[in-house]
Amino acid sequence: MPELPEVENYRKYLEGTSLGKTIGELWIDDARLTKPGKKIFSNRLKKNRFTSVSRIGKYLFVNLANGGCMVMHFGLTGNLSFFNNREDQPKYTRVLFQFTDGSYLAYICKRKFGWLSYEKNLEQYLANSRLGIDATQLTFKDFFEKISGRNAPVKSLLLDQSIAAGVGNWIADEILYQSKIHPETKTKSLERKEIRTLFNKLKKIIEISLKTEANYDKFPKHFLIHNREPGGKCYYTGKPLIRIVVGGRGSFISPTIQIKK
DNA sequence: ACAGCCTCCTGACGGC
DNA sequence: TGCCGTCAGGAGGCTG
Repeated sequence: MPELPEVENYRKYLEGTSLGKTIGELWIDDARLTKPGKKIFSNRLKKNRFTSVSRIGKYLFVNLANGGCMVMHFGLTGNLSFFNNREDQPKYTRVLFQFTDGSYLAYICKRKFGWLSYEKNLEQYLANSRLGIDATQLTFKDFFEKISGRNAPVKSLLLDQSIAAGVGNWIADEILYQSKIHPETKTKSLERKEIRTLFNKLKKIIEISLKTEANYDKFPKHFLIHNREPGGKCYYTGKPLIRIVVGGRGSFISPTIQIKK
């Protein structure tokens, strides 16, 4: 699923393919995926141009020539595809932009958990949203202040986009595995040293993910992601990983290394 | 403010 | 083979 490094790939992809082109026409498959509504979204985007694209966490912000902004979120199954022939349109295309030079950009989303929104004022949008600091910009001080003393399971806070924007389910599992901390640990029971470890692992994992452009095969061998599936075994112990549910999220752990306090 | 639960959606998968 | 029930999961909204 698209988390910070995957969404960064989409950012570069959109930047490399679609900037500067004028949108001639667009098709919206399901009105619920566009905010504030199909009609307004469509009217604001038509004849407009993408001028630049930035990212915070799992959100893309596509700046438009009229001063507005298109916010993109990819949910669980979102993706982008740029092509020149209509017959190359991928399955599950939910929004299709046709540029005046005849090329296309498709927003694909099989399970419709993603969405696109038109915002007149990005600053105002961000001020009203719960979106926090991108995980790459997060400092230990911010992280420590936001999580220390909290009663929630540590995994739930790692997934909280107002704390470290961009961390999703696989990255959270990876951080906890490499930190040797059980996802259900009450955050307030963690020592400062453990919070430091979580922070360092978070930074390192994101750094490697960005450097390899989320190509998991290039991740170091000890990473959980290589074995993060039913029947997978722990790189360190050779014993089976187990799947538990924490805060409603499927979580893979190595039970002899990640022990609940 | 915080924690926890529910909802949205649909392909994949297992059981019969 | 085919039908049906169950599951996954990010984020936003609601509740206590």
